[in-house]
Amino acid sequence: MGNERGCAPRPPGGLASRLRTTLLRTSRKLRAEHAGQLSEAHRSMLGNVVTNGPLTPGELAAREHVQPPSMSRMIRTLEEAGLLARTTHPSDGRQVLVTATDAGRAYVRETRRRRDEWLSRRLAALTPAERQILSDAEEILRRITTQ
Amino acid sequence: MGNERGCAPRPPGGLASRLRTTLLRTSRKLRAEHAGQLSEAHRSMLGNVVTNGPLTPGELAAREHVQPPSMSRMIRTLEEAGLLARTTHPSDGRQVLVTATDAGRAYVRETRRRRDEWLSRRLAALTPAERQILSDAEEILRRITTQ
DNA sequence: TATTGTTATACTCTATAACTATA
DNA sequence: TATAGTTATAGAGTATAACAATA
Repeated sequence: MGNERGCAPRPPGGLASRLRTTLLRTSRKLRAEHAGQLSEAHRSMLGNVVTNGPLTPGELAAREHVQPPSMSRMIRTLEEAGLLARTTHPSDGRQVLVTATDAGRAYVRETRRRRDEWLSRRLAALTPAERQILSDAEEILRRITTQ
Repeated sequence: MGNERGCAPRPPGGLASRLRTTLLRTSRKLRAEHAGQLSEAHRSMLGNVVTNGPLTPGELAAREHVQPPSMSRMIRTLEEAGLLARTTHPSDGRQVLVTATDAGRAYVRETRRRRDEWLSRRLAALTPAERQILSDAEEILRRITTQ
């Protein structure tokens, strides 16, 4: 049913089981490609700030599923590294707005570039038909994980 | 090129960039589905022992990319939890063999079952053609991450 | 008084260095 | 003397509880 090639034998189990194993392995390899020595938690948080604009520590903590004190600490670490900046909210003095600096944006860009490069090298070795399959699969996976 | 549907708009960027984002998001959701309160590092290590049979602490440390002392600690934790057992190597008294207990195997089975269930529920809502695309994509991804 | 964020403190995880036991 | 593993110790990271400032 769709596979008569040689190479690595298809592992036992249904589609869900095969997908689980392969998706987790792929993401593990992808995550290993990064710039600098920030932990994955810091990288993820910084990427969130870069992508979703100025955010309060509370919003960030909720999005990253950590407690506010942990987020406070992460923000301070990245602020000391020159990747984030803090400003007080214009209308509500209790709140704080966290913004990425130029260096922070560059860091995120570089990490994404490296990961894309890792993938691109592998995609380049595929046939156009295989790339089309991955493109279609990406849309399906995006749909079922965001709906 | 292959997509005229509505729903979530295709994000900007090439295939590598879209794949990176979607694969990382999918794996994040998948990882969130698990049994019990073991950390991902402990779960991964336990799965390794269950799948790849009795292993020495040194081999395990290498496979999981942690240092031997860290592995010693993880083994002790899982041994105290009744999920792993230690026996001395039959011929070399310096070495130790780590084996999964019945409870350890059950734990791994349950985690895999939950993750598969999470995926299966979503796969069930797809058309046969879409499932075939994911099946083909899985084989391609498996090939490029294990070759 | 309620809300936002930070500081104080403790626990877990992982690393390097030092140690024990066996080959 | 070399190797496999563990214990000692230190440094991140994250949590809960207590605190400070603003609405």
